[in-house]
Amino acid sequence: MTTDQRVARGARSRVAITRHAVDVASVEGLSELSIGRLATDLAMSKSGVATLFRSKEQLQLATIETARQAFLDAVVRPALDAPQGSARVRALIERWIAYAEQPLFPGGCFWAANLPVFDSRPGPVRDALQRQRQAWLDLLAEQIQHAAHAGEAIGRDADLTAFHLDAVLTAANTAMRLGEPDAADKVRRLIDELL
Amino acid sequence: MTTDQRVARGARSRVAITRHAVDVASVEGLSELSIGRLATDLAMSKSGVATLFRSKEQLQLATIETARQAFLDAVVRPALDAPQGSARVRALIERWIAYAEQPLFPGGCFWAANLPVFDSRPGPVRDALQRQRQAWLDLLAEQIQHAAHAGEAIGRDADLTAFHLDAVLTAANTAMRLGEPDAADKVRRLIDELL
DNA sequence: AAATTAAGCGTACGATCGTTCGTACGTATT
DNA sequence: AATACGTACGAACGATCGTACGCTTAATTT
Repeated sequence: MTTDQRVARGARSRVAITRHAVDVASVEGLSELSIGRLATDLAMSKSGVATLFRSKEQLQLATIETARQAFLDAVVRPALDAPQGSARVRALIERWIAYAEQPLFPGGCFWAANLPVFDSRPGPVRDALQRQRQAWLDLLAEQIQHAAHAGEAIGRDADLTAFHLDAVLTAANTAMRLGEPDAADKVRRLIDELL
Repeated sequence: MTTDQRVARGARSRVAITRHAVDVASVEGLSELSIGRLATDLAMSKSGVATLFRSKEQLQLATIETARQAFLDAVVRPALDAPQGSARVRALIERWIAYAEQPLFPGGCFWAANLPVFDSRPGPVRDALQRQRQAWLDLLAEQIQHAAHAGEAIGRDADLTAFHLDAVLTAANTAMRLGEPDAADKVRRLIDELL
């Protein structure tokens, strides 16, 4: 642990920048993020922002990491209070629906907004987004597996069920983005069927 | 119907441009489409391309229309050979999976790639993409309704089932894009469960 | 035959992009 | 006290963006 006040100040600036960058990227996308735009929004100099991240790609990766932490805080961590197995699966899903319904990010789900943009574009950004997706699917599958072990059968194949749940949640996010009023209804009914 | 050779030539050029634009947009997105890039790729002048579409937004809308036609030709029209009801639902889905598996567009599903980018961005482009999504969902729901009418029960609520199917298909497209080898397997197993 | 229309090109415009300099100022290290 | 390091800035770089204007060429209309 370093206590260097210079790097501490830099770290604070990086946090402020990526926090705002997450909001921008959830609406306009990671690839449309611009250093100049962030600098203007935060009343900083363009070169100041550029120096702190060395390159746009590093800024994108830092933004992804900030979004990941916010997602963990809002969706995953609270659900860890629920006991393993089907209860935790339900808690995770409820949290996820709330995360999309009262959007944590102004553009809705950060991953739903950005993964489709990069899924055909190899590189570190795509890799980071894919890792996050896989971690989420693994988390779901792990808890489904626990449920199966405890006799609370909610799906024969844990991976497949996780994929299934994620598909429905992601589609619900899109529907909400498009202003379909019954999107929350639909996802809840489908999830109830699935579990 | 006009037979003016000048406008016919323009129409041909527009077709050539939007055909390429669809490919580019399926990989890099509609918002990253650039007039200069298309002109270079097609050995035309930038101003020539610009003149034919008057504005970038018009180019985007024309690109969407071209993608829509290609989608109809590849997915919808062939499935109309199947009798109405569950058979046509299955045909539509099979065609859709093929459309994603041996991609009609190099970036995979055009809609899956572009809708998330515009779903938080009001405007004509978002509206056009949303219309296409709704038409696809309506098409599915209509056939599911027919199936229900004929006693081939595949879902109590046609709209909800259409939403459900589309969610799984879209997720499969993303998984394929990310190179997950068992994505086609997964979607087929899930669809079989659902129908 | 003259005027109009559309495609298409060349050029230029202002704006924004990511990146790279040199510099200034404060902190940490030696 | 001298040196090195990190933040932050202003300025400038070449590139690309969308758009607009003027022009030529060819087809159509009057």
